[in-house]
Amino acid sequence: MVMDASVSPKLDSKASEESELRPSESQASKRRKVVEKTVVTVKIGENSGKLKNEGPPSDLWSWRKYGQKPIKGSPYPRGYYRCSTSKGCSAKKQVERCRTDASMLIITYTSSHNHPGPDLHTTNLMQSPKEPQTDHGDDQPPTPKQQQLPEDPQQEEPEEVQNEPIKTSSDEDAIEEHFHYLQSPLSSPRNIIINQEDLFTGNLVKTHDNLGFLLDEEPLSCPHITTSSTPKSEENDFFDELEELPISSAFTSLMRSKFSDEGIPVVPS
DNA sequence: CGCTTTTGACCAGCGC
DNA sequence: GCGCTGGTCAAAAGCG
Repeated sequence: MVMDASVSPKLDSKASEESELRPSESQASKRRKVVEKTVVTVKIGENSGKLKNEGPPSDLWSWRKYGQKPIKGSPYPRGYYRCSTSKGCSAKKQVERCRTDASMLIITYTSSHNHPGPDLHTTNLMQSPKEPQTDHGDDQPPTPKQQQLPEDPQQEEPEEVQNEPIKTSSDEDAIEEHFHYLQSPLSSPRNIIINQEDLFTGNLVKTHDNLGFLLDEEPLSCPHITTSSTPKSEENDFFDELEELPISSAFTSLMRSKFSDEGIPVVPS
């Protein structure tokens, strides 16, 4: 009895939503994995673990869990979160625990927020002219910042191939763990590892002063996790889109410094 | 009372 | 063509 009823509306709803959400690429119906994805690896400590399963401070926004599924090849399930700060916000987040290091959280951000941070000042929230206009479920252009993806026809293809290794259940644990990216450039209780090499290439310009500390733009998924030992060449020479790079110059400086110093993972197999 | 979290089912894409 | 995996939604339960 509920079958038909629930199925009908669901399909409709979902179909329309997807189509409208990203008419630019979603309807491509070829592969929705090419959508902008920000992969952030967070090293959680004991204190962090007890506090929360994940690190909300990573994003000042509120996230609502809308699903959880066990990932094949990973002993830990993956949680799917959605931005609850704004109903029209299509920002999503996937939290997954590293298969090799349970203390490592792999947070994958999808889409971007189209509303100011909730903690801006708690004074002028509705003041923003672009806050309430939240689309009615049509396009995502509410974001003034152009996130138009030029033509990146060669960057994601080769990557996603290796993204999912063919060895589904053969050597999941066989992979080496070369995750020593950084320790703690800051005095943060937890270590946030950002998988990006071009971060400091030339985009440390504070174009916006929004919120979003450790936001990192990665063209593709996280090859480091599956193929950590891979020398991962500079496959990300393009910036699919700048989300919010509010990071102060200091922070960026620090980051680049860290990278420069630590030299990123880059395991010269 | 409202919101968040939890679990199950369904669908879409991809591989074989 | 079938099977598998990943992703999302929906309904119910729990908590503040």
